[in-house]
Amino acid sequence: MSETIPVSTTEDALEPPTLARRAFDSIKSDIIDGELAQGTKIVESDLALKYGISRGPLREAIHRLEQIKLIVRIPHAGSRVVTLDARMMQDIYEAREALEGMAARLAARLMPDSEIASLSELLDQHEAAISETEGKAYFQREGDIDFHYRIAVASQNQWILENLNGELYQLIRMCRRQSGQIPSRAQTALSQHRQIAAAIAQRDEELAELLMRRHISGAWKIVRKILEDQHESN
Amino acid sequence: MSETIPVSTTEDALEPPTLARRAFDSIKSDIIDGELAQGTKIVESDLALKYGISRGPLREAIHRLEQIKLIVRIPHAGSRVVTLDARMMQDIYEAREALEGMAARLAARLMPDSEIASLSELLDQHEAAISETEGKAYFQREGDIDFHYRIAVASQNQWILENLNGELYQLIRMCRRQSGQIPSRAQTALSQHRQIAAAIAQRDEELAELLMRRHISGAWKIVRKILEDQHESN
DNA sequence: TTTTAAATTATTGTCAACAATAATGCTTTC
DNA sequence: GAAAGCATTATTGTTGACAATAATTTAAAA
Repeated sequence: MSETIPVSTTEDALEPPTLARRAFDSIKSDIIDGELAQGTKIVESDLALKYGISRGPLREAIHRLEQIKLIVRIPHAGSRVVTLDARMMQDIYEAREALEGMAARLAARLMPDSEIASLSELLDQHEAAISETEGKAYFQREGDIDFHYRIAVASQNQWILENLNGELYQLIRMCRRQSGQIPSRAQTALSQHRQIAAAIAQRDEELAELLMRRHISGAWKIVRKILEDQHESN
Repeated sequence: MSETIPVSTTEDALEPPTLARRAFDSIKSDIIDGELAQGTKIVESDLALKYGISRGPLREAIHRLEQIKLIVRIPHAGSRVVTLDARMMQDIYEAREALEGMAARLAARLMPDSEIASLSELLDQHEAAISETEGKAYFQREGDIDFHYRIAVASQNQWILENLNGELYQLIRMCRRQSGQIPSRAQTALSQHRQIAAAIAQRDEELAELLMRRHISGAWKIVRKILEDQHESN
């Protein structure tokens, strides 16, 4: 069976649904899904019209998108949808390696036993999902983020959690979607996740951090290869 | 002599001096210096009046301050100047340890020889400044940030640089100013800086990261003690 | 032709008024 | 005297118009 896996992990859905907030969410999805293509010029009045609101709240939405780096403002040349190049993705994976490594260390120190058990169950679900052949690629990918999200929460470090969840994961999601990556690594990733969970269960901070960092730098090597291949074919 | 040390490191001063930008800078200083006390309620119309601008640009400034965590927005209760508690500072130092550790590693890999030489000169200046007795406490502290800033730049990682410089350092500055910390550690810090610079010069990534992490977690232990003592005396 | 300058247009920055909403204090009822 | 509901007030959210500025086009001169 496996029904549906408790996928994704949308952040603060509790905020009041102000116009600015809704515009922010909509535009964010549009960018991540590629409906607003990379490098597209952003014109406030056009977008305001498109979303049926005035420029005030739309402006606020744009500024927030700029903060999470989905939109880039070039001082005297207006703003554009971000263009994900290899350089930027490398920066992101390096930052992620540092922060998630630390998160894994803290999780090994602080995660309650009950949560560790629950984490293990999550991995069982992922295993079940993987054996149910392909087509589920999407869910497997989101499942991956679920795992990492739990570690970030367990770190009990608000700053790390917010930055991973609010910014880095978004950009990684966007990169995955738009480069149509096939999760051939699902099996490998799962077993690495298991190792990490085991290190946390043993309260081995050092090992948990080490394994997480390897896991992420390994992922970056794959992503880099895909990006390079794409670039050559142009 | 030592004249004045090339202190601080203000970021993107190149942005056009729009009203929102100026308000952002002013309020930021006011918060960091404590002129706007921690926990102060922020009322848009009041502040707009105070700075002689309308609510539009002021709103933008507030949102940006919220992003760098100098202002906290409690959904249905208005926004307030952040209150630095031990929990938050711990989060910041943990994140900083992870990111600056990574930055030191990357710097050891990527920093040009000429920059390494220049870094060494900077430390000479700091040494000279330290021997010129007290009163210079302020400059010594800012000098500390200069060193860390250079490492962040040398990492060639934009994300890490922006987050350290734009957010984490600001909060640390604020914490220092307002808790009136005495830089008794100047000598210790300097020699740790020297060790780190040496590791970078030898291109020893592993050691550079390790030393940087120790340096920062050591700093946190001191700061934590100060914060705890202050809390007890209330 | 190429370059420069002027004028036009497109776009962002700013404002003041209005609307909606949440917090506060008051009255009324039990 | 306490609690609940209502009205008032304070504050934020939203809007459309206006101002300032940067990009673009057009025309003139070399």
